Amino acid sequence: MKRIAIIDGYSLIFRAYYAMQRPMITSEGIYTQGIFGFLNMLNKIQEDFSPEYMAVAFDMKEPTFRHKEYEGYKAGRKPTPPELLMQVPLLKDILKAMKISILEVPGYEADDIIGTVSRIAEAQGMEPLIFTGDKDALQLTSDITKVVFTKKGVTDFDLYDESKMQERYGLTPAQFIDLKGIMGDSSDNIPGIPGIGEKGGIELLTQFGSLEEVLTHTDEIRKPAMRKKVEENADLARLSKHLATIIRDVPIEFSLEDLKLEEPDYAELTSIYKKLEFRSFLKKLGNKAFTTEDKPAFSKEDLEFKGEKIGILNRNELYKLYDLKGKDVFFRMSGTFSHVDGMSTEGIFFLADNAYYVDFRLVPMDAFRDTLNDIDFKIYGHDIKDHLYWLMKWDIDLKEVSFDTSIAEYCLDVTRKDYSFRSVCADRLGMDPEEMMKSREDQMSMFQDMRANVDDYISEGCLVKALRNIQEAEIKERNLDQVFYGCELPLIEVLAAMEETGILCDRDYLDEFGRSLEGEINNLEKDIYELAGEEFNIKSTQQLGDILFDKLKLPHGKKTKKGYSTSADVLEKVKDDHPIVAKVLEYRNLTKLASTYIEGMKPLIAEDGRIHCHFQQTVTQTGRISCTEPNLQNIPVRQELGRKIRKAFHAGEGKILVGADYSQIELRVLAHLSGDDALIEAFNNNEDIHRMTAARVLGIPIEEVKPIDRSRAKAVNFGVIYGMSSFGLSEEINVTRKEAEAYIKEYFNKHPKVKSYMDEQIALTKERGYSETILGRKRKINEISASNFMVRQLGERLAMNTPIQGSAADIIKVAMNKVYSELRDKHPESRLILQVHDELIIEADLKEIEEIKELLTRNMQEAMELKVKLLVDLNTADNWYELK
DNA sequence: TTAAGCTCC
DNA sequence: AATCTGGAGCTTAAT
Repeated sequence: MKRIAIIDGYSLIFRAYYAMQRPMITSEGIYTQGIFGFLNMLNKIQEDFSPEYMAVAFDMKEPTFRHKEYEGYKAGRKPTPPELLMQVPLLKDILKAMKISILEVPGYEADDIIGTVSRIAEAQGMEPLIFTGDKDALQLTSDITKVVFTKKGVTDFDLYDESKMQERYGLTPAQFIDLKGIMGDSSDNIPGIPGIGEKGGIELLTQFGSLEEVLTHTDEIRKPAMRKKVEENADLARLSKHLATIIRDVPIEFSLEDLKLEEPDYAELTSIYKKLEFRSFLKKLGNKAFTTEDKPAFSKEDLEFKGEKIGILNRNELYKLYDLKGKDVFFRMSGTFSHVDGMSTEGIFFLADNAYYVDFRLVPMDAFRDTLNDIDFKIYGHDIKDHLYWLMKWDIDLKEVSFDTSIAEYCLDVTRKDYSFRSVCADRLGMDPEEMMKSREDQMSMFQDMRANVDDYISEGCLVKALRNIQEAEIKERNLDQVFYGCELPLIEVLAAMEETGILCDRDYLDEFGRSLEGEINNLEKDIYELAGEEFNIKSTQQLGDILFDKLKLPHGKKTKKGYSTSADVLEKVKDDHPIVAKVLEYRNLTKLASTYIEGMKPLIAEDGRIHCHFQQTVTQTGRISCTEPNLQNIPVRQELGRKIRKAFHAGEGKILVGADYSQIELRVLAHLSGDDALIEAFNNNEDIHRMTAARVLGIPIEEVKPIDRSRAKAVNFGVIYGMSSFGLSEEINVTRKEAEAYIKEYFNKHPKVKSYMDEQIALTKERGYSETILGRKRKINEISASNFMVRQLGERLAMNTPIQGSAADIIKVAMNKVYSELRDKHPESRLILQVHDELIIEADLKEIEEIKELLTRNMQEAMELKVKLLVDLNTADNWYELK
């Protein structure tokens, strides 16, 4: 039976408002606690009852018909606080964005609307669930229609149907109206019969069945006092019953199908949530907005573990692990991990047919290693890279990774903000793993053995297995096999190994470099104070803006939200107007180096003298890898001084750095994807692509291309990749907007297939809702169908850029997999250590240098077969600075 | 926590 | 009529 949730809007927001402990208010001063609580209730309703249909009823402001009939009605209610009332229009906006119908009928109470809708829904074979805090609604129950009350707090429910009412009050729903007519209701200002309360009312109704029967047989009322009260107030009782009766035939026009729940307008919801500062809801949205595909059926029985729990307590029992042989095993390490400080290990959990836990307080590492190395099995888990990292650190042979639910989720939806186990479970399974574990906490005494932990890990393993089942099906269905199994899954081990190897970093060099900057920074600081005529915090953009543009009256460019922009491009323009500007730029330059690249780097050098950064595989929207703690993908290179940072990164004893970077990979990808003849020819003839572009666009022989022409053409080539406008290009290459426009037009004239490719990408993305790379990696682009012009234009740029940047990312990832396997198999002393988007760096054994150079070049160039050759530039050096 | 600024590809 | 180059991470100031 289809469920319809019918909600009393005011009643719930009222309850929500008072259930919240503390007032909630945004930085703009908007009160939100009622809305917040309401949304929590709404979530809970969806979770607990999963209704297919939903409507929220509100009363309108005008007095109801009943007000006219009985003036005192409602007068007895406490006035609603204005800060709650103000929240109602906002709540309605949210409901609209959620595509939940709002029902309002002038002159009728929400109760009446609810009564009407529930009557119609029940007549049409639905199961109405009425959510309210108002006990009056009990009269609407039947054996089908249920009334659900909110209990203490906002997320507990109390469900009534006809039989539960009978049980609780001994009354039928109809009698409930009569009871209210007799006993009255002060909060609704229904008078009732003075002197008779709930007990007396129930007594009367049990005897006579209905109010009407009571009134026609008053002589049969046994207690004289009660008889007197009833006889004297018969009319009042009739009126009271009338007032208490919910109208079930409100003139309201709607079709039940209109109440069916649809996909919300996520863009709108997001903007409202942002305004209301609902971070948690925003987070939830991030997850849900992009998984519109139907979720495969999932039964909670799948989570039941039927094997044997085996906690391994001592080394003599390690043999039991041989049961894992040949199996696909859920794998989970526990402990705290740090790439800098090492780790404190607790143990490792395995789940196949049975569950095993090895506790390192009881089992020596050597024994464990010997055993594990002797057993062949595959492993899977959620976010397994760190586990591989530590296995490598302990010299344990790696197992093949058969699945990773974190990486799988990334392939299925790169737009997610959060790939944590908890978040993915919530989204895919509708379960909170932490809740599952918490529920056991009660039964667990404080210092129990690790059996309790084992139970937690079993739950986790079952959840991961359930996730995997769902994801496997979807990966297949959406043609993501190549990108997941072919590219990302093997890459996990590659990245773990790169992290584990790390790169040597010379702390003394950084110290020395830092000291050399210190003096200069102090001098600049003094000079700037002097030129400004006062001391201030140069690092504060606000203070700096005031000094430069108010005090020194320099011409200011664009503004930011809070004052003037002091960005480098603005300062660059006024550099000649005042000597302070150049000093500020230089000050920024030096302090950036000192804080980010020197001071920031030093604490991340581990005990082995190496930096073990983290390569993140589930961050970027395009498929690129990201790098943190530290980010070694943005070490300075353009400016000579900054570039010197790279001298700190060097090869070890007997080793040498071998680096290779793809030449123009994104433009080559564009040539391949668009099939543009001029581009393809240029690349296959090893021409200078920017010179060629200049020659073609300007219509001059290639020999006549001047450096300025080339550099402009270069900007155009990049502009094409990014979807740059004539405005942006004119800014970039310092020409008028008209000239830039002409340049772009001519570029597309000379490269018609690039133009048609871009148009096609926009159309295709609009049609499918996502953009795709060579390997079939998909990125959902909702912006492309946004109603906001600016957002939609962004969507179009994303549609053009994503296949290019993403395919380039695909290519280098494939290359990394190949390079890694070949190194591992043939040259274990040489290790891949860094990836910088189009560049790979190996720390190679000096003795193998020639083989490594060949291997690296070959695997990168042959990573994929495109319509154009892939070329790499190769270099070797002792340190990163010289690797150019 | 966010915005502004800088670094990289 | 608008708008104005894609993808990241880290540090600082300011709230």
